[in-house]
Amino acid sequence: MTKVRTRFAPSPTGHLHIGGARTALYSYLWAKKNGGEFLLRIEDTDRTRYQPAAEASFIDGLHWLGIYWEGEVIRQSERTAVYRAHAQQLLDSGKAYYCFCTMERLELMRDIQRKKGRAPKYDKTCLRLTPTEVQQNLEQHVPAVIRLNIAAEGTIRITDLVRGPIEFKCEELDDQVLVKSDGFPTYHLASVVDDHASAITHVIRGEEWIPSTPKHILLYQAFGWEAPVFAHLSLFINKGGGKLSKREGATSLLDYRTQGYLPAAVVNFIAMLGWNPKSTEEFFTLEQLVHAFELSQVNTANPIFDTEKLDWYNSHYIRQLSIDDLLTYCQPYLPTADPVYLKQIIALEQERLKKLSDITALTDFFFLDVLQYEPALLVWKKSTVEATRAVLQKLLPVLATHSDWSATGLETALIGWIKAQELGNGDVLWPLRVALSGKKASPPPFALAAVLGKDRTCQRVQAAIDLL
RNA sequence: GGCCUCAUCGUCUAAUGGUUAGGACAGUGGCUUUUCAAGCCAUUAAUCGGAGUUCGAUUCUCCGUGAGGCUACCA
Repeated sequence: MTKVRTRFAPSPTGHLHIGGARTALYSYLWAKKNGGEFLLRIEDTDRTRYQPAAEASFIDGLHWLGIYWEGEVIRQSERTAVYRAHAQQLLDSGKAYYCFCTMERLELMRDIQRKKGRAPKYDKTCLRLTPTEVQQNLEQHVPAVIRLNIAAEGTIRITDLVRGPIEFKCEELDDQVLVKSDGFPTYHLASVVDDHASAITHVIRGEEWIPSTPKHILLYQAFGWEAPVFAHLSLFINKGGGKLSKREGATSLLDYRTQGYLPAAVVNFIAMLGWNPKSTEEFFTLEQLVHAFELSQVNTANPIFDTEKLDWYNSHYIRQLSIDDLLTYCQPYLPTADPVYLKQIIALEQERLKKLSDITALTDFFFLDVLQYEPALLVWKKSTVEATRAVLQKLLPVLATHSDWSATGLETALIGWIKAQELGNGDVLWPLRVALSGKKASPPPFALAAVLGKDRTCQRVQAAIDLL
């Protein structure tokens, strides 16, 4: 049994797309599940769309998810000689040929074909050139590409690991360009040569590659190589339909980090988008996914990328964090302050966070000297301004003289006091909470008071009385 | 236009030639409760349409319809 080897092969034209991240994840999982290896290859053969920063962000994003690869990153731009030599091999064996047709001619040809209701396809004009003519063109530096010579008969059958058998008629296949006029290979040549060179056994990629797979099979045949197994993954789509675009939210993996999602949540979420375990288990670590993952259980339909469930996963994983880890994750969203104080604060909000970034708005009142809120907010349900003011005025000396300033100590004391005063909990605790937080939703006031300390608690209650 | 792929609750999905079509998220209601959150309980909600095969189809076949992809010297 040969060792399973997979690869993720993004093109450095922008950020790491969330769909690409899932492709990388599934490739990684499949390799690891089978005790194999996972590689990273940068497909930088298109000079016009190349973005220098892309590779670093791919690496950053993959590592963030916990995905690591075997060996060095492979860069196709560093291997042009290899592709060139392989193209020459095909040229020599007559399986590829030079084409000198201009873009204008090709476009005209395709227009006519389309108007006739046929698939646009190169008409092999340059295949009829004599060796002498080809030589002359090359010597005169006429712009040339190298095309794969595809015979018009026969059928290519592939058995996709996700979709099952797919057939293509050779007559519908275009003579694919293998080497561009700038000397760089196209994706088709480079990926086949590299996948073979890297002994890739399973090509796991997006379904946009299904139509070119028969051309890749033909290339393997032309070289006399055994083709790998293919598995084509569905594509994420928007809520309103259509290819996942920025209009519907973030498409870049790293945007989710910026927004305050934990990698564990993102991994779990995207893993379940298009794949499901046999069990009804919802939570999987990367390690657990490695064991549970099965390509045969991958779905073929295009899932709508809806992040509602991501929020649920994220809040779940946030609640699992230790306070120390939570602080590390939340620090970018918090002002600089004493770590001990920050830990007290984030502990109060841990179960309320959907995203780490929520911590900023939820805890702002801990870092303000004066709170801004509507005085009417202090008044509980059917209570009145007067009654609320009276309650807070009575409460203030109680707080000022209370000694056990722990949350539980405060709770015991205050609940007892409320009973003794024959008041409702809401009559006291609601205005107290608003006085301390300035918000209509917050952790219990006992906890707020405990973190704020006696002085600030009393100051804020006094400020509330003054507001009323 | 041509070729390819796909189609179960709002979303992610499970299941089977015979089921009350299951779970999760979201929603709704309740419990708890000073609020929010969490937790617990309950609940709404789906097999795209039409033929065919069959005793029986959501499942198999065909035709529609819809969606997505490809149709570059981009990947």
